[in-house]
Formats: sequence, C-alpha cells, structure tokens
Amino acid sequence: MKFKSIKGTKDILPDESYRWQFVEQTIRSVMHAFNYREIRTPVFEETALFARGIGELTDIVGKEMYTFLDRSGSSLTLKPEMTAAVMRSFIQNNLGEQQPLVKVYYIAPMFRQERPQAGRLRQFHQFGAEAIGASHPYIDAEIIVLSAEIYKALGIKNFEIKINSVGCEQCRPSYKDKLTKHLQSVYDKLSEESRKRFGQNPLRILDSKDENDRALTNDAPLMKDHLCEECSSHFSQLRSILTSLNIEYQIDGRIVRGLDYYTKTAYEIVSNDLGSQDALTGGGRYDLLVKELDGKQTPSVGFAAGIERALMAMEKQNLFSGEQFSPKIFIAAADSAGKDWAITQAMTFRQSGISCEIDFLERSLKSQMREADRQKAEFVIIIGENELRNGHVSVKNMKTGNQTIVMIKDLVNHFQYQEGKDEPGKKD
RNA sequence: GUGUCCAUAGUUCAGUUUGGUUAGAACGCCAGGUUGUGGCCCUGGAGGUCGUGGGUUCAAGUCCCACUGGACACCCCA
Repeated sequence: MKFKSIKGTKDILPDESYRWQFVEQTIRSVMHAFNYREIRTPVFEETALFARGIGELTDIVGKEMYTFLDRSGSSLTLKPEMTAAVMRSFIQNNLGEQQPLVKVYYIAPMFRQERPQAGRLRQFHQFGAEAIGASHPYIDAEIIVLSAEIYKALGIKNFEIKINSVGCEQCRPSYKDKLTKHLQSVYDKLSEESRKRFGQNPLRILDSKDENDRALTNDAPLMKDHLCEECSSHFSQLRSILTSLNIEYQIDGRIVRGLDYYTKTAYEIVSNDLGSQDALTGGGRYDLLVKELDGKQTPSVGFAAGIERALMAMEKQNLFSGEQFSPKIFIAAADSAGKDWAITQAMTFRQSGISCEIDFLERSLKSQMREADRQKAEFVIIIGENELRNGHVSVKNMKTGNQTIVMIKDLVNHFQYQEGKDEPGKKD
C-alpha cells in the first residue's frame, strides 16, 4: 500500500456517509428554526488572524496549528477553529452595518496537529453558531439552548450542560491575584503540569484532572464568586432565563475555556459516552474579540461542537441501525436484447426521478438477482427477448417475493404510482 | 511533545509463549447447485511481499533493534 491518509485524518466511506448527512441535515434544520444563516469561509487564513484572535499563549496557537508558507512567502494556517475566521469575515464584509444583530452558523472541517486519540483527530469537523451584536443574556441563553436542541434532535440522551462566568477585563485581574496568592500556598504540592501552568495561566490549574490538584484547590477562590457587578448580574440573569426555559444545567466554577477571547459566559456540554475527550460542545461570550481584530467593539456569543464526537455519542447510544441508500429498481437482463433495453429504460427511470441500477459486469441472471438483493433494491425488473416480444416485463417485489406483469409502456407510471402508494403522506 | 499497548487475507482474528514441512478460520467476494429469478443451505474458487528496513540463526510470522502507522491515556480541547 503506497499512499495512506495523513496521520489523524479519516475517510468517510460510503457505508457511513449517510450518518454524516443525517447529522448535517438535523443541524441545519435546528439552526434554521432558530433563524441562523450559514456562513462559509476559506479553509485557510493569514496566520496572524489566529495568533491575534485566539491568543499567542494558547496551546492551539503555540503548538497545534498547521502553518505553512505559500509560494509568495505569506504565512498561512489551516483554520484550527472557526470563530476568528467568522469575525474576520464579519469585519471585512461590514456585516454589522447591514443589521445590528448577525446570527450565523457553520459546518466545516478544522485542523489541529495534536496526537490523535479517541474523539480527537487532526482534521475534524465542527458545527457552531455565532450571534454577533447583542450583549443581553437572552442571547447567551439562546446559544446554549440552540446547541442543546441540536443534541436532542439527534436523539442524544445523556449530556450535561455546565455553565460558568469567566468575568471581564474589570474583574478578572483582581481575581487572578487572589487565585495566585492562594495557589502559592500549595505550589510545592501541585503536580508538575500544574506548576508549569502557574506561570502561564493559573486559571487552568482549576481545570486539572489530577486528583491531588483538585483536592489542593478545593477551597480555592472561584471567578464566579468574584465577579464585578455587571458580570454578576449578567450571570444571574442568564441562570434565571435558562431556568424559565426549563433547561437543566449545572454551575461549574472550574470551567475555564482554553481560548483567550472569552468573557462572562463560558459553558460546556459534556457526555460520559465519549471517553477521555468528553466535551461535545464548548462556547461562551467574547465581547472583546471583534475589537481585538481591529473591528468596532461588538458583543458576541457562540459555540463550537464536534461532529465526530456527536457521532460517537450516537453510536454509543445505538441511534443507528443498518440504514443505507438503496435503489428503487434493479433491472436484471436475461440476454443481450434485454441488456440493450435495460440501459435505455434505466435512463428513462432516472430522468423521472426513480432510482434505478443495471448490471454492468455481464453477469448471469442469478448473479444479477444476488446483486439486486445485496443492494436492497425494492423491485427487480426481469427482461429478456420474450418480454420484449410481448411488450411487458416481470416486476418482482424483493421484500415479498411477489412477481407481477407490467406493460412496458406503463412502467414509469407504475412506479411513480407505487411511490405515492407505498409511502402515503411522506414527502421530502 | 510524553507514556502504555498493538501491527498476519477485503474485514474480524487464530498461529508468536517452547524459532523448523505447502500460514489457517469465520464473515465478505467470485462461480456453480441442469432449462431465464435474490435471501437460507450445499460445493468449488480467488485472495496474504505475515507494516517497512536491518540484525541473530543452518532456519524467523515467531527472537532483537530501528522506523512507520494505529489504539488508548497524559497534555489540550470539539
């Protein structure tokens, strides 16, 4: 085997693509119900966009980006996340000047050069939404509910919504001091990893999975208890809106989003069906990002969710059975006269919107029947010289095994009628 | 970037511990089972440089080393 897909990338093969189609269709329909419109941006951007937007010190920018120089020497990067790209587009195209609140969604591939593991790939796919232009917690709530509704629509059961507030430029610095002081007292006992974080981003120590670290930080001060008045009121309003919407959530003061741009609301949706990478969704508010990217300060909220992780949860919960695409009709030809007829008739069916397959491998009638069965064709038309002479064909219903005679000239009508008769009320 | 485990037909795996005749199974695939008909069943068939490259040995799928790839965990996150 000479060529292989790149480490951490995967093919989506014909046997599984219907699952992706189902997930994507469901996402679109819920997004549309909430009146979000799709935005598509290029797969790559100027490297500096991500460096500035996501934060120079984040892991994503520091060590995970697929960055390369193009032939003119420009540094480009395959997008590791979507928010910075959406904001760039928002600013570049003056979307905020056309309407005060812009609500967009996306479904797109992302790229991060990390070590692959369960639920983590180098090319992965996210869906997400951004609501740009509103600061009221109503819109934070809408974003949270929107993401949760998508999981419900997909049939995913066991997920939890965890919310927190990470404060703002006003309250975060003084909280950080308090936290740092507290952590200094236990610094010697912290894990090596956490000690490394102490210098860079002490907030993340709260997020540590190390049991000892968690115990040591049990009584550490949490951001949510040290919010300024504005942030505190925003957070409590959000909670009561969610409650009034009957959304179950937990407050988790240890949620710290890894990207620099978050302010106020931060939330995660997690599932215990995923293994170690248990986050289905991460999101929150980022009121400073547009300005950071040289736009006019614009409050924004959004979320990003992993499609592969949603699929994992669905598989774990057995939400898929053997669905596959199958043709309505397979034409099995007994002889060469039949084959000549088959290719013409197949085109007629197809042009009438009836899916149809024929044999291309010069196989025996028996083999053609086996093929029709394997493909789960609903009906098989059997055709040969006899039928051509008499102007009718045998039509076999592969589910019941019943076989009937249909005049050749009536065939298209016959199956169009079948379509309506078999699936009353069903349309699409 | 670190760690643990793994790598044999299209797929899932035996065989590796105690190196030794033509490397097996199941499923899948192909063809047949009398005259033009699927699924079940029966018969036959095709298909493997045993991840790659070195080494030890009279002899390596089996032992040793390196590399590549995979799985999972750390880290981080979707």
